[in-house]
Amino acid sequence: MDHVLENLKEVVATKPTDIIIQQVKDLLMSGQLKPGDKLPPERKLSEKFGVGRTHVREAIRKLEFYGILKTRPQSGTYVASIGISALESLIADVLKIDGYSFLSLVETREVLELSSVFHACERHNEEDIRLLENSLNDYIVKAEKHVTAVEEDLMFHLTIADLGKNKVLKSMLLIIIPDIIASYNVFNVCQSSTNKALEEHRILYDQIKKRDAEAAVQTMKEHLKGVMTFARSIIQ
Amino acid sequence: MDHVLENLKEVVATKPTDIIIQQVKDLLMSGQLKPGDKLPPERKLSEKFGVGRTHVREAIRKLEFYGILKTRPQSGTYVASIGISALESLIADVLKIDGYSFLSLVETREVLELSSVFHACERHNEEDIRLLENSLNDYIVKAEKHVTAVEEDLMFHLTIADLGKNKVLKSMLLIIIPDIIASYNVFNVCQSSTNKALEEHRILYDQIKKRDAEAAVQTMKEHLKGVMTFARSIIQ
DNA sequence: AACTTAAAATTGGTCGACCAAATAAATTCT
DNA sequence: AGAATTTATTTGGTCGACCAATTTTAAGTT
Repeated sequence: MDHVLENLKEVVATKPTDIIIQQVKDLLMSGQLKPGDKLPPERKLSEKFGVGRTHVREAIRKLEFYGILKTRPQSGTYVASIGISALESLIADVLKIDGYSFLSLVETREVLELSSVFHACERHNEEDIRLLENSLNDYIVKAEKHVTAVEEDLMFHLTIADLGKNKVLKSMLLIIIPDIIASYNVFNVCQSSTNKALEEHRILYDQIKKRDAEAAVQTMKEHLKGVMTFARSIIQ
Repeated sequence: MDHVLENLKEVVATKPTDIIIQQVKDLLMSGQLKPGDKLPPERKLSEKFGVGRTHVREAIRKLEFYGILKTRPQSGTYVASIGISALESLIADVLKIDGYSFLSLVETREVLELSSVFHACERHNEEDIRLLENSLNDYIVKAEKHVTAVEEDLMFHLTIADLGKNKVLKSMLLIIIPDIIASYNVFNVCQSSTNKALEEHRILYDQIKKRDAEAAVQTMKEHLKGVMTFARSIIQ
């Protein structure tokens, strides 16, 4: 196995919360903790790990978000009933999550947006179209002033996600969009071709309205092409 | 019993953290808070909202996860430099996030897995293939015992995501997989066709090894087809 | 002995107080 | 006066103590 890598990660885990998560993982690996088990009380854990309850609670929250633990008030915290090896791997990955590459972000965004616009074509209603139109107009007004309209751009795309009626897809977009914006600023990915983008938004609106899913997906692909090729060109 | 008390309890019932998030949103809407601004200190917020600092901190953490806020130790918490309207919409969505439908989860999983396996074909190396082979063998051993091998199944898919070298895609899968497993249990989606699934895993392994991306994507689509049609059949 | 009820202990939830780092203000020195 | 240094204050980080719901144990009743 990759013991070397494991030790390396252990050194990296310098934040108290991550240390606790590592310890919980150790409890699982040593067999002291099994899927479905009740976790020791927060007090015991904080005592055993020599740290305040705050950090224990934060670690539990983080693992709860990834579905690894489940807390029942005034009762206890329980390990998910998934296989032990899967659990260990899941926790290992939670610890590694940090510093996404720009390419990873943009690739994921493309996948989510393509699916999003596809479902939008199939599932929107009349009210939705009005919302999308408003969103488009907001963007047009701002863009025609030659002001960078990143937020209106973003809003238009999120509105499309709304039309897709898939909350998970939208949540995922919500999670990565701030990171993408941050990367945009770092790499200075300016809206060089605002006119083109504006036109593409208009086309997207029409195609979604006509429920032409295939065409809309293609337009979206083209719309994101610039950023994609730029992301691929960066050495990371 | 006492109806008045019950009603009072119900009105107050919403989670304190979400109330804080709502209040922060109000601060933005009223213009008291603008993008890039420094948030009032946690103490002031807890005092103003009539609640302990714990809840304020938890709310900030949640908004931080979605990239809406950014905390600098011993300095302050700052609002992201995104457009005000986008920010408001983002927060509104964070509050809405709850109770994903099974269809949404499976749809998203399909999209992520298809992209994942595609990149796996393009980016894997010899070491990766060995890991995938181990993962496949673990699954085969368990599956041939006619035991439900959900965790090994899951691990195989996560290994494919590893080969894809896209941390964001993998993180997204990590986030939704526990929810999917939970839904599997609720709807009793058993591995009825284990033999078929086993064979598909073998085929996937071969196609990834051969770097036949197109075929692998198709196999993965077929592999997830059963769950997809089942998900679509559920009225929610 | 079996069931019901009441008291005690356990446990996650919440809060206010203290800590150390970062910042702002005051002081000192040139 | 201006810059450097020191002091004071602000601020997020951390911790231990208390709260209320839950669970466990004990006591009481039939």
